[in-house]
Amino acid sequence: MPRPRWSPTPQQLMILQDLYRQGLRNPTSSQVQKITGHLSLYGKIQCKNVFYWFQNHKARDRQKLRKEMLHKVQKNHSDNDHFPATQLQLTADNNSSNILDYFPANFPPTVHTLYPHSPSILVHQAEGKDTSSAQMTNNMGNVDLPKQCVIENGMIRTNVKSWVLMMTDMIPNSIPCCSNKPLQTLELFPIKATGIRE
Amino acid sequence: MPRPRWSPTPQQLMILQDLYRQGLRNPTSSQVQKITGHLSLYGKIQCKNVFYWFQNHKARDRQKLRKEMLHKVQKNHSDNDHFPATQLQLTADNNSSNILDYFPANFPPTVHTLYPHSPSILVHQAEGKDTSSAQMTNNMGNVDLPKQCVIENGMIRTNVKSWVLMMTDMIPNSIPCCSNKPLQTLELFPIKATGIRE
DNA sequence: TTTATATGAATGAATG
DNA sequence: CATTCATTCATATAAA
Repeated sequence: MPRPRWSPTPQQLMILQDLYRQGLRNPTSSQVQKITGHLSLYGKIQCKNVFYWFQNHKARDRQKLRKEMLHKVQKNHSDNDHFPATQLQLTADNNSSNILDYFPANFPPTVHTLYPHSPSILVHQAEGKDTSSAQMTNNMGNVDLPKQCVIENGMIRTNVKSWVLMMTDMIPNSIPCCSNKPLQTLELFPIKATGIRE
Repeated sequence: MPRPRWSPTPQQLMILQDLYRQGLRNPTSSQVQKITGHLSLYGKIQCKNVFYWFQNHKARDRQKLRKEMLHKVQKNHSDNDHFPATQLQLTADNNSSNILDYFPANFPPTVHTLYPHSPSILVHQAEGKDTSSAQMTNNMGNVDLPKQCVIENGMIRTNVKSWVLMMTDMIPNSIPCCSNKPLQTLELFPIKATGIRE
């Protein structure tokens, strides 16, 4: 069980960083495979490792940017305000378990860097799809189905393309409906596979 | 004050997994509501949580399933991937015993094809009198359909002529219980030919 | 040893 | 459904 988590070898890390530096951010599955294949020359590695690496690296890269930005803003805000940048964290450290919430979550907009040229990998993924449209936290407590969702005859659709409706009463009646009285029995809902389809 | 994202309680998770295990994949809004209603007995939860849970679970399940199958098409399709013949050329196609473990792609095509004996697709007559999807909205405080979902009174436009209802894809190895329902099985017909990335 | 941080892994939430 | 992103969990490692 304690299968240790992957840890990039210096070589692997160097390559990954280089790719990242060259602009690779969201490698396609194909790219991930190839990268993995290559990196496997330097040590055991799986595709998911590469996948996660990029995912994390990008995310943390942006977080860092956000933090820096925050510093600047605060600095300007309180210009002569003895506020050692290095202290900033401490200020938030006190209460919020999550610092850097001061900035719009999607702050450093995803920038699709241009890939200079033929490094080792080029991203051919259609760029320009920066969805950085601030996704506000729609907190309406009531309706909250995904955006383009449509309820069609009890079917939840997310796209107006296919409309193969799915239905069937797979859910046993035992499941209390919101509008019904919740079950009062201790009888757990079909925890175990049972007559669901009965 | 971003409300922390939902995190399933052990009970909720168990139930969800169980339903999933039984074959539920794309619950209808009605089902989602019912499930939500039930799960709310074990903790705060909204419909969208259930909705997303199934979506993500299904997606990631397939990603992992992808791992199982392999050794097929690949290797020799080096080309369009702009992989400058540099070293990244996975000369090592081999040893990475676990290549292709994960990589977000539409690999395991959603082929609902043959499942020994469980109906994959059922046709259901338009149950025009849907009684389930529109009503909820009661005290539970929220019929929370994901965000921007457009709810059109359970019914919507589109030239809906026949409602082809698709039974959830049963997991090949899932509980063998099956057919014996009022629904009648029909022949399968691929929902669509999952286009491979171009 | 305890605490803090870096980072791999996982998953909820969206969007198209 | 494929992708992407934000959060969070978990743990290896560095620092106190």
